[in-house]
Amino acid sequence: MDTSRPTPRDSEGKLQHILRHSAQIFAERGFEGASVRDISRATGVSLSGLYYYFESKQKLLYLIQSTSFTYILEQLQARLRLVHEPESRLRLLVQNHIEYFLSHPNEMRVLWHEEDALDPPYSGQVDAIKRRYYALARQIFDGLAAEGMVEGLSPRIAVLSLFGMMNWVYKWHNPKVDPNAEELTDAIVCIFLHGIRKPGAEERALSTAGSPAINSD
Amino acid sequence: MDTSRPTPRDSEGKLQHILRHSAQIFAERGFEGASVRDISRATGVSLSGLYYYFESKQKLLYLIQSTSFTYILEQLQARLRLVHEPESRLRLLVQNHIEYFLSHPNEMRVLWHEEDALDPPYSGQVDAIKRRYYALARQIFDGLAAEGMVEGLSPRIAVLSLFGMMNWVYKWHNPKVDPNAEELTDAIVCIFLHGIRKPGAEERALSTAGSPAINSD
DNA sequence: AAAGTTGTTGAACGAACGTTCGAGAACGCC
DNA sequence: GGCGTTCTCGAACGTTCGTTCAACAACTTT
Repeated sequence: MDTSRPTPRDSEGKLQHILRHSAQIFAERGFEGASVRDISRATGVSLSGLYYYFESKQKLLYLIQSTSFTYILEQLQARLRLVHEPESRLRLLVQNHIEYFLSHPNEMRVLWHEEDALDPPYSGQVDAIKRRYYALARQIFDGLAAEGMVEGLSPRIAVLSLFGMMNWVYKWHNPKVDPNAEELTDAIVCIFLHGIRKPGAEERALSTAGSPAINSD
Repeated sequence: MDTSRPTPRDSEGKLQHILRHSAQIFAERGFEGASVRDISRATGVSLSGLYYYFESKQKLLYLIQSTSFTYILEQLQARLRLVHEPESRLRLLVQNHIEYFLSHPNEMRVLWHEEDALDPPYSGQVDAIKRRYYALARQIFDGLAAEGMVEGLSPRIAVLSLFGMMNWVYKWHNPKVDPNAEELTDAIVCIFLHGIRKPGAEERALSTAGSPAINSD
């Protein structure tokens, strides 16, 4: 991880360098509050030199959001291919989300805090990824709900509340005092799973799961 | 000289008018993205005329955040004086929060989305209210946890997850399709209460070990 | 009617904004 | 060495920003 100096004649690497530092600036001052001159200062690239790598400030924000979100979604899809048990799939969703959150706090903050800062046509592209991600989460939830759920609880509200717990993390998480990704994942999964389950459905879900592996003390 | 002077024309009412419309503009375009000229247009007050009511754009944001937050906190404290049962107190916290959320969506969005946009000394003043509010929520939670709670769940994480569910609402709530305050309160309280409570004796069903990729055979 | 206070305004200030452009440096290839 | 391509930059463009200020209208008090 060479955050200090990009190797010369490495345009792609320098773009990543710019994207990383831009994410930090946007995370600190907000998209509108940060100027391209701030980014020039943070990256060491001259003001006009930056425009060789992105054609506008909007495009720069789009590049950060798009690459981050695409990575999260594709990584989750890859991991889900190996797991079919509903409860484990939900845990994977939360784990994948939180892990990226804690390893890329700047990008994650830009992704969720500046989600209205993009104008068309960029906004539509990011919204499309967002919808695919939400649909996947909803699908995971439906698989879980089939095992028995608290009655009268809207699936939409439940899933959005889960996103609320996960995405709010960027507002308060302090790596010096707060738990790591695994513990945080455990806590959120714990609250959500017990929260949505029909009381008494817990043991039934375990006994019908076929494999009592996770029940062994 | 204080009481002898009669009430001025309607300066106070006009300030409220400005605060309301400013909150809408800030909610739509963000604090940095909105200009004082936008607010002039929205309120019908001339650009320079606005500065009779607030001495800077920062102060304007402070007035919006401070009055909103103070109202929420004081209203909650008043309501809590009548209720002592832990579960009802938690419900009151959520209900009070969500009710203000849905009746003042613009102010609530400015309150949570622009919480880092204030510079000292204003930021410190709002942070102080925020800490009092969080401490009150924590106190309510502790009263609840005394009745039995899932083991190994950090109170801090639990309370912040509750705030996550509540505060994320401004990102997705659409009054045309989404439930009203009461239903929304029910859903969040339901998830959170079941989520943190010690269910029966089988709370260890949720494995605290990682690597969920291998337990689905 | 004069004086004082309260509210409102258009015009302008310097600073900062996103973006552009032409010149030129650094390189791979002949 | 020449030559096109890739990359970099200082200087400047026009626009918008937050804020100020002197002047003035509206209303209250003397």
